[in-house]
Amino acid sequence: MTPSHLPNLSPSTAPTLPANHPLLRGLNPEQLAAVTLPQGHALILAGAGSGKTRVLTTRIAWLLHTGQASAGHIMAVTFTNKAAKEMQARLATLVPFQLRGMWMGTFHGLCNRLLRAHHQAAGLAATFQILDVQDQQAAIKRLLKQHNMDAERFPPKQLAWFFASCKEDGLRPKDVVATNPEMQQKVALYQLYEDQCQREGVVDFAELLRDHHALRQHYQQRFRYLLVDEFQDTNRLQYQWLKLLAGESEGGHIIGSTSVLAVGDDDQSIYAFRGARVGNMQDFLREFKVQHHIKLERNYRSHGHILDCANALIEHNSQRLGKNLSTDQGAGEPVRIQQTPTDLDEARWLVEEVQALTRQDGLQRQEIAVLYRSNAQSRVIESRLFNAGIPYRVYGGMRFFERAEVKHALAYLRLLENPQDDTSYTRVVNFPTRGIGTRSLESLQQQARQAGCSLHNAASLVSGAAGAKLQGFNALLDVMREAVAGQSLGDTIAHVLQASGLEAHYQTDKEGQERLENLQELIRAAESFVQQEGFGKDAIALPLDETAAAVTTATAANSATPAVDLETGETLSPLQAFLVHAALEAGDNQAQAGQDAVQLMTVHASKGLEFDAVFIVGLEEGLFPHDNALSDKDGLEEERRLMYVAITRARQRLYLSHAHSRMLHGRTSFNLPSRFLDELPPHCLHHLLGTAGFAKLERSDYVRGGGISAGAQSFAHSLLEKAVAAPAASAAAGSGAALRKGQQVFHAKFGEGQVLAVEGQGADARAHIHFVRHGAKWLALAIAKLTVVA
DNA sequence: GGCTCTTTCGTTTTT
DNA sequence: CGAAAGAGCC
Repeated sequence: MTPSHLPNLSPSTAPTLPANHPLLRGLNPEQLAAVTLPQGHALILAGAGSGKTRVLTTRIAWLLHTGQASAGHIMAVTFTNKAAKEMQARLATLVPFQLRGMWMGTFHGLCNRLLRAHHQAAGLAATFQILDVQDQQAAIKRLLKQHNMDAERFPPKQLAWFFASCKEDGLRPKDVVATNPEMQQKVALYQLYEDQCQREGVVDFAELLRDHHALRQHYQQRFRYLLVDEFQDTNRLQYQWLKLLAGESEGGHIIGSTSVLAVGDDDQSIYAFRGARVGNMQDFLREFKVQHHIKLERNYRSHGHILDCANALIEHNSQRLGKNLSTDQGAGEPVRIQQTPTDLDEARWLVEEVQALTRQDGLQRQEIAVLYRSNAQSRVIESRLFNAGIPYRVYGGMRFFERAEVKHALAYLRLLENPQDDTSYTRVVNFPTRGIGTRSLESLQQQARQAGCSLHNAASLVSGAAGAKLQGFNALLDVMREAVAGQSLGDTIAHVLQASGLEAHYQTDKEGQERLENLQELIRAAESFVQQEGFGKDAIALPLDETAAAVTTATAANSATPAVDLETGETLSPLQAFLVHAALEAGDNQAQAGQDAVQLMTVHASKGLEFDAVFIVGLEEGLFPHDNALSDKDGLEEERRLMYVAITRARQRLYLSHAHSRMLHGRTSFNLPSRFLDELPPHCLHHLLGTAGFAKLERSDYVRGGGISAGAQSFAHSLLEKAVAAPAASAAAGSGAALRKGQQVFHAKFGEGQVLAVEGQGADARAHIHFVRHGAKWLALAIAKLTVVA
């Protein structure tokens, strides 16, 4: 059982630490069990806020502390660079040893490392570059054009998806069985695409993960402990990749000596739409004959009412491994529910509540999050926040390395490394413009296709003025390459920006200022990348273990090039390494935005984060759950998990809101409150406005499946109008009792405000009103002249 | 080659 | 409604 090459560990040495060892202190029994698991495969079902990252990092530290493993035996896989960095940072606080031999990173990052080291075995160019989604799309478009295929009939997006799913199933073009003519054409395109990638020395994301036979033999025994975070988000290919690393599969079972620790939460699986397969968890249990199955259900994040809501909601899902979160923090405040006539009112209310939270409850703005189902919802909220002068930060959108100007710069850099990269070539051959128009490019592509070579090499085949210009561009690249030889990466980029004309182009561009700043930021990013990676000074080659050393000898035989140092990618130049970095790490979408800002993001983007106060807005049928998910049960259950994720982001306060009408796709739509609201336990909830502030639409007012009928629409309109008018009328009659909490009022001196509370009767009646400009004030209703606005 | 008008489309997204 | 991409015009 004990593998022979386990270092210096006799079976009699029980791998333990005293229970009061600092490393283990403060762990609850389940966490402790997970951290100190013996060898063998394990599944940790880790609920939201249950200390998952702590368990993972402590587990690694424990393995090292007890001498069961050295850093080189451990691989830890995450989904995002952010998660990998966080784990690395936390581990560094737990372990005094050098961790350089440990493999910790994203699936793609680790695959990249493997493929760099064994590019020959994998049949890849030595300095292959990675295509991002944009590049891939562009490459496919180019391919279609080159072969006179109709882009209408074969949408590049769909083709990309087709190629990826083939790769996911381990199918090369020759393996795909085409039963109809259309399929035959798609397969032919798949082959052409592969040829094109091969010729250009590029690799797409799916290719990065492909089952490369060469790796199978060499790597399955190197890693003795394999830890996987967010296991519920793995797709088929990633799961296969894990199986490959874990060891031989015999009779459907994994028999290697590697121990796989998978940590995940099926209730937080929200990425089915991009290929994630929760079923991998069940498959893992079966195929790996998992002996250890631990649930972490103690939640250290949220107050009781919030957790009760989360638990009750997710109970409505049928396909679950089963889990119930609990806390000893007490029930806390009720979950507040707000309904408003329109999306605009929702935003207005939200802004006032945010102001109250920061001014009265002393919450920090960055501890307040606004979560929505779709990005389009942020617009209204942003504009209200902006008008109120509240700083906010929107997550999502364009990322740094995706920006056009940055991609242009990178394209030049890639061409310095590899002129055969047609994607990059096409991107910048005429940017900034050099008089190389569509016609010139078409004839270049024609020549390249006939000669079966790259665009770069076909330039000399094009005749006339066009050919001269193309060769001029090639010469420009050559001159740049020569000029930057021996220069630092930062200087290289600076030179390229200047020599390519990019800098001059953006200097004259009217909106070029921001772009110029991004290009400067690119230089800075490159410089700090070089420093962090420690090229030159810190790149000590690591002793590879026997297995890896064997691989090295095998693949690098008869080659003058030394093996790639797996830890630093040593044979890559700083520029090459930076280009890989740019491809694998999209970068933050917003450079250091103000810290003191309300956080706006989609529910998806909020996964893994937590906040003191959370607003989940737009809880309406058709929006959340989204229309497109309503048709099938799986879709609806994923929406529910999404809601579950959203709820469990909140520590102390949770607000749920829905609007009766909302501007969507340029027209007003009327929506029922989300069914998810009905699935929450009433005793945890507090309805802020009740039904008094405005009319409530009944479910019967709506037509199922098709939104709202015309008749019901006008009915809804009249209800809403009445609702807005009614309270104002009663207030005008001078009755203070008509004031209700949550109402919008207007005061001649203080302006707009919202009623926070009403106290007393008759002449003694007072109201606590929060004014937008003057803050909260107590006013005697007999004296103050207030008008109810809504 | 670049600008403007028109059309189309509209969940969620990391690498 | 508003962004983005494509078509068409100068």
